[in-house]
Amino acid sequence: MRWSHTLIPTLKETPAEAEILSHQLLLRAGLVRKLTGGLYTFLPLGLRVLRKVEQIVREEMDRAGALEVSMPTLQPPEIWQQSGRYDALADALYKVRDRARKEWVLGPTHEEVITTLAAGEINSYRQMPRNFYQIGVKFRDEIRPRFGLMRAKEFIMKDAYSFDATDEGAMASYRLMYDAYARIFSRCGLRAFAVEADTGIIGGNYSHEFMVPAETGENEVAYVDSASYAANIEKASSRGPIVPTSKTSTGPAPEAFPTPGVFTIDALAAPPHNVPAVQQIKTLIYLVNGTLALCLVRGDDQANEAKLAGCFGTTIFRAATADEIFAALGAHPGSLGAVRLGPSAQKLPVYADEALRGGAGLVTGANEDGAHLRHVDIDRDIRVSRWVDIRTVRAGELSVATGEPLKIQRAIEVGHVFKLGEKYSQPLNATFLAEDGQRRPSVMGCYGIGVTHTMQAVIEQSNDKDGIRWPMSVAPYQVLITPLGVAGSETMKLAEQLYADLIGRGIEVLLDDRDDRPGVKFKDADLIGIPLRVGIGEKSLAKGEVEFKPRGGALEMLPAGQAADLVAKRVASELARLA
RNA sequence: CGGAGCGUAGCUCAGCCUGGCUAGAGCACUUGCUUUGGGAGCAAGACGUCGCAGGUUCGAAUCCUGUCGCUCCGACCA
Repeated sequence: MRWSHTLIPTLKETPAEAEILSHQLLLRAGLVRKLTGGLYTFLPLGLRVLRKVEQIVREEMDRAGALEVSMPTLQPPEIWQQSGRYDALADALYKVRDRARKEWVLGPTHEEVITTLAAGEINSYRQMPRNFYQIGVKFRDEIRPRFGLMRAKEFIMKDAYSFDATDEGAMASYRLMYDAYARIFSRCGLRAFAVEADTGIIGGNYSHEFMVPAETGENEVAYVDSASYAANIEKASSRGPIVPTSKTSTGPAPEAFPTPGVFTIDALAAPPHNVPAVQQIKTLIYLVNGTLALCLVRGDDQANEAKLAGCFGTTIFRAATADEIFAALGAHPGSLGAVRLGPSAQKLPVYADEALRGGAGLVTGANEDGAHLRHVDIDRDIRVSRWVDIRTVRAGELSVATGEPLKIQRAIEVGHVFKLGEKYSQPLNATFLAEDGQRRPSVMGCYGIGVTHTMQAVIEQSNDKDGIRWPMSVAPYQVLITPLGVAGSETMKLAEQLYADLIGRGIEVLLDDRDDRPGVKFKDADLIGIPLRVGIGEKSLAKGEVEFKPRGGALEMLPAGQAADLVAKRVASELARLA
């Protein structure tokens, strides 16, 4: 491709809207342009990268035996009601109406559609295992689109769904995808690793996320150095907080003391009260299925919403409002506690975090604004319905399995594999006749890769101060030729010849035939990050040489006559390295 | 949705507080000349409903009200 014939609108200045580096580079290198918040047009260069990522995904899915299909984007809401996710996902679903005022949803994912297909077409254990995948646009009504392609209203995803006759089969299908994912990200030049994950709204009981370490990532991952444990912070557990909970009783019964104006853990920890956060009980009230639930964590701990969902058995819950809380407990947030609950709160469930087990001599709200209770011994004073793990782990805590200290790192999620079991096959009647003559729901798995996500993650991980450094496997072009001369010059003639020569060898070449100054061409070359660049200038050409400059590497001189050969070989070896 | 901020040329921004004269700069764009190894120089030029709608005023980019949009922090996610 000739630069002068395509559209590569590079930007010298950083657009104000782009917060993180990969988003800035996406815009500056002329890969995408924003239509409006969360919606992007892929320009020629960006589309080429996208297609390459897609192709790698496709090859590895095919290699793993998955079958490519294409499902409708527009879906009937009925199947969502049938699976029970219409309400669970309600806020994230784009809904549209047709001329008859009938409602449709724009698919954020396709479990319901594929399961409906399987219900009709897969009727025997002999037809399994099967794994169907597609690569296409998904819609999600994000509360706040941001970070370019990372959190968009519309994004491209590869989604796959496996159907098995047995649980063992489903595990094998899962493993196959897990391994395929590792290959996909490695081929994209990404350093990605798998972590145990929460299953959230998708459901199921076993799940891994593929993470790309990055400070700008939206996820936090807890891991140990031996790599024997890694989990999303939403899922991670430990042997407990570093500072143990006090278990020494300080009094025969809880005693109220005045704390006017104190409504936070920090305020109670400060003078004049000086109650350390580790000695406090934090009382959180959630509204779950129309009733309130009390959740207790230690004062210095953070409740973990994903774990709470597991505890409640539903993802549909929210923090109760101050009014709802006052009506039930007679006090406002900041003065709440689970000791001596009033009549209207007696029957509410109390979930207490394991870190509080056996705690004594603690302090909590008195359910009276401006007062707290001290000498609280949990076993004696609080009716705990259930002990649960609902706290967020912190760095330095010890791994449950190996006792190593946990480290925490931010990361970008690029893929997610789930073992679903019968969550969808059951309600959507995707049953089959087993070998033993029994009719059973098939055992499913689902597997997603954020393709646009992956593209941006590559940029986030592969760049320097001058711009992007594409891995050869996903680079928009493999080679950039930079002649430093105007049209009609010797350098331009040689550039044209090399261009034709490389194309003849099947290399993807971009020729910077613009009538621009060298500085402009060099800056743009670094910015768009084509892995290999051939520079043709008059000085070197006089010696019969051309410049060979890998992006981010050292400059070499090549005999002009052998340039095409050597460059083609280098492309091949780089590709082989990422195969 | 809660909190904060911003809407002035394609982009980055100044001007607003303290209302006033033809609304500015840099980059990008057009034309010409010069220049040609790391984002050139000179000259000429084009580009603005100052987000939108009301209001105050002799007079509004500037003050007030409303509204829309965007960005950031929080909750959500591939």
